[in-house]
Amino acid sequence: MQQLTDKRSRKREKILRAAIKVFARKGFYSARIKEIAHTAKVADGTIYLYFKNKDDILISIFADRMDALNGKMLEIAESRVSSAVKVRRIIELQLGNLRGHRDLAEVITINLRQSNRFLKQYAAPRFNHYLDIMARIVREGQEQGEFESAYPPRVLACALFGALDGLMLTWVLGSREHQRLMRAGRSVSELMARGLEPAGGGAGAPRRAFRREGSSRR
Amino acid sequence: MQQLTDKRSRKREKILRAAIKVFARKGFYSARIKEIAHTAKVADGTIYLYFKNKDDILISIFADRMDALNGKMLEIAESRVSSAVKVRRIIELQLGNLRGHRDLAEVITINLRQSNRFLKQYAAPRFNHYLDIMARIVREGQEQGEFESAYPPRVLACALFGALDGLMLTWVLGSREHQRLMRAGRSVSELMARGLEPAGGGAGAPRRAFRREGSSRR
Amino acid sequence: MQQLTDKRSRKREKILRAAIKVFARKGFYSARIKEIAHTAKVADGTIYLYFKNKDDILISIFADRMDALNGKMLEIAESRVSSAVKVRRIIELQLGNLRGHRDLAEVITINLRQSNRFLKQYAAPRFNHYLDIMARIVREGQEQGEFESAYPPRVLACALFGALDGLMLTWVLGSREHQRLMRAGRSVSELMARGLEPAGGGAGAPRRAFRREGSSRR
Amino acid sequence: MQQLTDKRSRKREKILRAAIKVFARKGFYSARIKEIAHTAKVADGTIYLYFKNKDDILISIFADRMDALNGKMLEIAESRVSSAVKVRRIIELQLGNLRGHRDLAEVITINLRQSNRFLKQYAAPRFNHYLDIMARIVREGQEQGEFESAYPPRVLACALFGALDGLMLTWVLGSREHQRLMRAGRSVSELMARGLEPAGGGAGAPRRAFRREGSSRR
DNA sequence: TATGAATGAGTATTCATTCAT
DNA sequence: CATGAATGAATACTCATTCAT
Repeated sequence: MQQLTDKRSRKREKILRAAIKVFARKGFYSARIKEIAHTAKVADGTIYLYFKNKDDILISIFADRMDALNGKMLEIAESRVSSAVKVRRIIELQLGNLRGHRDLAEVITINLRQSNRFLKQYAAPRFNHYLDIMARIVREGQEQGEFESAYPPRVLACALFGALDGLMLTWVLGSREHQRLMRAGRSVSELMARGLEPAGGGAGAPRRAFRREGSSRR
Repeated sequence: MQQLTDKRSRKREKILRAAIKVFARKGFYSARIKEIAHTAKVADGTIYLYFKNKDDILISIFADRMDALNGKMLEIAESRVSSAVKVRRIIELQLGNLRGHRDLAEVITINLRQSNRFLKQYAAPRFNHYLDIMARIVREGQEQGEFESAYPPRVLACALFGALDGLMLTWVLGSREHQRLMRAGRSVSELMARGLEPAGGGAGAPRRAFRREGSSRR
Repeated sequence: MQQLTDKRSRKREKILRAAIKVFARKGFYSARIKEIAHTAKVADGTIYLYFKNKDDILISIFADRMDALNGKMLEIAESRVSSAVKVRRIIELQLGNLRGHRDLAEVITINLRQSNRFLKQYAAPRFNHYLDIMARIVREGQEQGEFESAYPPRVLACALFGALDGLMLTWVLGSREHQRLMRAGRSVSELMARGLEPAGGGAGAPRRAFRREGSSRR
Repeated sequence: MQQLTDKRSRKREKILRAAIKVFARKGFYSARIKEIAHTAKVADGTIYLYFKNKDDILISIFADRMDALNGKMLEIAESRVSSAVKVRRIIELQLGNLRGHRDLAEVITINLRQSNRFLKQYAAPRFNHYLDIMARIVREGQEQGEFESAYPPRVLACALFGALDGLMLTWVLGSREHQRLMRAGRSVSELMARGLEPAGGGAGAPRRAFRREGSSRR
């Protein structure tokens, strides 16, 4: 029984991987079930034993990835490090996840927006959850005096999400190596860290733009 | 003759406006030419007197808007104000442009990514031009010692583009008033301004997060 | 008034000539009114001042030509020469008419069959008239003992029409000079003349395959 | 596997037969895929599992028939009978083939010429093959002294093709029984036989217009 | 479960024709 | 008479989905 489930699960994965590949190459609407099936080495009809319909495939890709991402983000949010480090780790998490997965990055940054209905109906809730976690980190940083409190946490969450998305988009459109993406992420980390520092804070406060990981602010 | 051109031009605009409305409501692929024509109060066939095909409509929306945006950005880039002010003005420009144009915002943030082919073939060049202008502003700020020079200009350009795009996206997905978007923009302006300040700057340097417009840094 | 009519008539001709050219190049169904109008150097709408619709243009080409042909055939039929000569002249008439008019030949042999409805409704009557004249010549030849009377005249008419059409078709499909078509016509004339000779006729009857023009058989 | 192929083949035939019926009734351009599908009792889309497009259906009808016809003509050409008998048999073959197939005759004589592109691109080669076989029979007849050698073989081939086509066309346009077509064919056979006899041949040569089948000329 | 042949709903686009100028 | 912009009906073809095997 468990074995059967494993088998199912493995075939499901195979189809999802094929779909990511085809979606990345063709876009959601131009992708053909036939091609996904062929890429996954299954028959057309088999796909419908694992997914309700074509939309469901895209939704599943998004949901699977987003759940995993949100789970890891939650771990970071609840870890015992400074808020600045949390922000930095989140950036590293998101960009690092894409190492060797340009196809996935393309699906995430481009294809996910291909169906308005899909975006509003399925993606919005998980996207909100994502923003919530990010905003919570910011808010906690502010409450602990680590971040300037003048910024609305949710606005920063949106902006940070967007900044990372922008980095990913240009990475996908160009053909650069993944390392550059990570370096870009570090620049953004630093920019955020500095920008978030409390204004007019204690004159003596250290102003290193980039604190060493683990050095909690207090 | 000029009158004829005006007439053509006005009808073209009418169709574009209708298309923006329908694209925003349905998404590019689910939008029907029939509905665009109906919304524009012209016959289906008339659309093809003004546009090569459905793709061409989306391309035209993007091109028209992007050319206008890049034009204004260039003006800002070449104006005689501090780089920080330039950044702030650009943010205001982009978000301000959308007042009363939520449909357009939706098309820009969502629909524009609906055709991979379209994105890579038509959008990429103009998008690059946009990034070039932005990166140039950053670079000049760095050269004049106004901005921390450790950041790669183009990375910042991508991140800023993305941050604004993220703000627009959440504004579009929610249904908030335009004013909130502008306020969010000001937060991002401030964050950028602070984040961009030269690190380890003179201890006595004023640290107002947001300098008054026109006050050149030196 | 007459002048006006002449002007009309001339423009009508111009359109017809343009249509023949375009039909020959594209075929009836693939020919575009726009292209005919452009070729004739008139506006699209103008065509509809001279012809009821696209079908009417093809019909007019056929009718004009067929009426002229039938008129000349009638002249030949009623001329005072031997029936064999009449047959020969008719062959020369039909093939000779095409000198410098390959486009017309193409329209006649190919395009005329492009609309079943057209063929049955409009062409059939005139085609029958054509066959009538031809059959009449054969019948008269038989009554005067010049032709073998065992052949049904109408069958011969159909066959002769077809034979000439076959010659025209291959001439059109290939790209040979018009002279070859005329020579081919002479071969067919001779074949017909011989084939039509009365069987077992008077032993002393001259058996020249090709009698000199004007030499009436009796 | 063989069974699958048979099934495919049978369905293909069903569609072709339906197409012949519909083409004959409406003409190629006015025929609707929907009607062909309905007549063949399959779904619209099914047609595209067997044929590339609408053109391909017409091409297949022509190719199938023409290949069969050319095959049988080759048999006749290589059979050991007199050339005159070969000619007669070919005439009988072509007209006899149409017994019970008026629709096919209509498609062959009329619809086949409906697409210039089709005619020149696909039909011309097979048509030439047809003419080659016919011309070869004539030439061999001439070389054996059975036929008058003054006629260019290919011209006769074209003319004979045309004559038969003319017979078929009038048969299709009228609504006569097939027997009349066969009788007409015999008249043409006889005409050809006589017309082809060597001119001024040996005085004593028998001049029966129509030799009994099998009686080789020498 | 898996298959892949069959289905048929759905749509961008064309183009003959009209008619306001 | 002439124009050519506007019309909108009409259709081949695609492809997600189903279902008999």
